[in-house]
Amino acid sequence: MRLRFAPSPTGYLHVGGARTALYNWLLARHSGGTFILRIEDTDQSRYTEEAIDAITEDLAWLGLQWDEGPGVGGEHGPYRQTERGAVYSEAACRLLWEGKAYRCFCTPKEIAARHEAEKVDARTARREHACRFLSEEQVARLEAQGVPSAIRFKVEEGTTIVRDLVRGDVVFDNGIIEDFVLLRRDGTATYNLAVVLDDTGMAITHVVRGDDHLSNTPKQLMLYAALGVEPPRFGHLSMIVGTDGKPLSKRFADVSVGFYREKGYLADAMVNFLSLLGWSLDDKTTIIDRESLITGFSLDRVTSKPAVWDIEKLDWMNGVYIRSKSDEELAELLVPFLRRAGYDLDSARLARAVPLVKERMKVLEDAVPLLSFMGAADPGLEEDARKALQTDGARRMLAASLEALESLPVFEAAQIESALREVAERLGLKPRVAFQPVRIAITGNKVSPPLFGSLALLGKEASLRRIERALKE
RNA sequence: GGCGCAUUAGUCUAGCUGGCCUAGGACGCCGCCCUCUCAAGGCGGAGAUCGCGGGUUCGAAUCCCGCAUGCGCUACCA
Repeated sequence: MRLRFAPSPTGYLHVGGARTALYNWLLARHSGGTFILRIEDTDQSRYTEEAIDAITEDLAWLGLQWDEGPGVGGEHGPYRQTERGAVYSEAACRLLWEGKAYRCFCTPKEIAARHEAEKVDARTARREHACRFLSEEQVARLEAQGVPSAIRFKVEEGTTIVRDLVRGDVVFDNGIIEDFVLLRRDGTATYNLAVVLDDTGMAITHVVRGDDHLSNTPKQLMLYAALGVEPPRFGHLSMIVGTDGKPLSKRFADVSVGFYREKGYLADAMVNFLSLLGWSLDDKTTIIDRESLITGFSLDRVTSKPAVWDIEKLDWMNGVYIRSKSDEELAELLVPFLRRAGYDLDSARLARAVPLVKERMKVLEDAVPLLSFMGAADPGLEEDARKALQTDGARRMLAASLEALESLPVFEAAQIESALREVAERLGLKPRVAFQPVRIAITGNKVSPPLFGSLALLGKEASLRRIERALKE
């Protein structure tokens, strides 16, 4: 199988695009085939170099390596539409000569007016453009006058059946399809011409893409037929929508892969989550590693229902993946986040911090507030936290703790724990009431990572200082 | 307007070659256990007349028709 992902460079990789890319990649890997990346930038006004970089970066981050395409080359290039112009105009001219297409001299304004009129009575509207019936002499004269023209495809009567791999057969009546433009008056190709030629040129065997292309597929099928080329197989994926059933928009969730990467979602979690957006391995598996995804993925189990972007489930899943990382791996992943937050961490300290926060994170970013207590500055106290330090029990506990900790020769979690438990018992305080003041003194917060480990991480000096300070409150 | 696609609990989904479904799994929620807080983990629980209305059948979430709703396409956008 040869499959492709063909994004238009709109500035970022949309999660829907990411899912499409993933499914193509999965199919390629599953079949031992080839995954191709092609940039659809026929509309030159929209394309920028940065936009392409953003997309390729995100794809690479997800681990969806392409076998052919920008950056890696391949025998079927070029892999950018703007570099394939000659292919398009050549094919369009051929269709013109063969009488399968015609020149249209209408101005866009005229066309727009006509479309407007059609809306009034769509049933009687004619799908062929008047220019289709121009005589050769008329065409020659207009051309001689230098009237610019676009090239339109002649849609013939009949029906076109799309044998869709995920939806089954979908029948279209050609009568509802307008003679569509192949080559714009400026000589550039439209999408429908370009995809067909690109997929042909790149020997694509399976086109797996978004639902929004389903209605265009009959046009492409007609083009394949006119060109005398065997069409690829098609599979159309449903859209990704928000929990309100509407297309994903910024109102409900952020739609770019980059956004999730920056918040600290893991690539593996994203891939797993994306895979389940419209596909399932079986009736109960939700955590699926890459290997199993590759072996288990098939278009048979892809649903045609719209897939909903469920951020709560993604959060949960990301937590699962974070917990499955080794401390060392997680430490490495955390470095950029902690560094960005301004924490200075040597690797030894980081190694001790990781187990403290590992099972308390949904995204890597969560580690930042969790570890804020180990910053150099002693934390400020909220009003109710300060109040909790004022009780008699709290003051006795803090004072006794200070003494006990001061005399500890080894300031590690285990030693700290037994020392503090001993103190609590001696004072007749239940653990939960005894340790809370210490926690507040150390972290400034009523909620924190495990206390004893946190103390050890903070270090003896700072710990003692903070307890002393708390006693003065 | 036309054409196309879709419609299972708060949410995501399995099932859709009809009976094994008095609808399975997951997220979330609630409760209990564990426990230095928060998490994580373990155990248990509530929650769906399978969009609505007809039909076919001994039997339908599953097949057919109609309706409703949502979305997509209907561009010299991709």
